[in-house]
Amino acid sequence: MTEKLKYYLKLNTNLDDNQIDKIAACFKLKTFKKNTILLSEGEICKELYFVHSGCIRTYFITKQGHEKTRYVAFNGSIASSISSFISQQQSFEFVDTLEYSELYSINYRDFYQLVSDFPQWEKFYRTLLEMAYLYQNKRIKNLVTLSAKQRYDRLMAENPIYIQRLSNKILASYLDITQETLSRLKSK
Amino acid sequence: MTEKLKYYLKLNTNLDDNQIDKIAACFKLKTFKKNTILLSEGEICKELYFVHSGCIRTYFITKQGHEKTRYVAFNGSIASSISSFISQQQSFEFVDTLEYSELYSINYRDFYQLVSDFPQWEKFYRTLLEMAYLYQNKRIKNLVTLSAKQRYDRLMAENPIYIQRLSNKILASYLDITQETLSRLKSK
DNA sequence: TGACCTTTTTGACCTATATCAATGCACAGG
DNA sequence: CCTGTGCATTGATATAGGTCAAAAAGGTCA
Repeated sequence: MTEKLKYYLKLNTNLDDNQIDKIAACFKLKTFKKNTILLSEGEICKELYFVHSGCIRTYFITKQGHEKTRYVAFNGSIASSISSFISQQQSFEFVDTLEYSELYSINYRDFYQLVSDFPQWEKFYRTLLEMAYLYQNKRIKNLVTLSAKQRYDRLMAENPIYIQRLSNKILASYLDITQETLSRLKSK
Repeated sequence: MTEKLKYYLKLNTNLDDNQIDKIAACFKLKTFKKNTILLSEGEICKELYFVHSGCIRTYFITKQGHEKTRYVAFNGSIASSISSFISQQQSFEFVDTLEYSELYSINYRDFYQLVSDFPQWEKFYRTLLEMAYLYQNKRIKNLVTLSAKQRYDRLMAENPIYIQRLSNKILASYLDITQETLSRLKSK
């Protein structure tokens, strides 16, 4: 049941099989229909998800009611409202599924228990944070230094999976432009 | 010479005096004039700075030559191009001093040596990453969900030190607007 | 006390992108 | 096999914020 998770951990950590078994035992496989909200703004994030299949995203909603996608996690990635998970404060973002998804979830208590019990898991978590930092750092740079067209072109070059797999509506909200603008950009 | 640093570490970690001495010994005090570039785009970031006095910022430069400030660190904070420091790849941002500054610097090798030698230091680093993640997460949210005026008002409410201590030019580039727009916003 | 340099403000005008509205399309559920 | 509901496209128009230029206001240092 947790084969894929174990395989992923084997690739990304120096944990031995015995440790991996103990860690994998903390995860539960859960499946969700497309467009299921996993966490709403204002809730406290209690679970982290490892995406086995499908995909989930984190997004904001503006005062005007517009969705702004911050991140989309495809299979092999970990996601959730990490900010809320870390701080155990009210989340300022939403999390939902964009497709039918199979997710391995781990709760807050178990996760941090693993962090203190397994130095290699702490290392894994640290590396996760480092990668997440880099990701957001680049995202800020792209938002403030590039035009709409440049952001689209760059995504096309660096992460075409976003363009292949997401609807225009979600893609536009990820690029911080409207659907209409995206549609016009594409036809150029 | 490293008194302030030791005091800061005492407050923010569970390290004992002996460990703090060893750690503080890895830092060197350096002073810089106002507007000194500490790191340019394309260079690899070899040092992390703990700000004793003054302030330093990290910023991007667009194709059109405009500066876009990502972060400003005042005293008690740690800063640099963390992305480049972590990855040891070319930096995509600049780092400079905005005032005459006294900085404690630590190099890459020593920093990660401390991470492996002192579990409490690794914990400190992890917490630093967690806080940095939260910071950037909020920054993305503000950029994509708020108008120029709303970003200004929120900064005024949450972090007035930015408005008190930075020039309009820097402040505008931090808010991702022009100096002229900022000037007009202020008079409303 | 100037002379100089940088920052801030103000005004006129411009542009990238948003908004609003209409149409065609597509596929999910009864 | 309809039929509704959401998604994509296209056109007309609006607007937040940018650009360019010049004047006003501070600092700084000989």
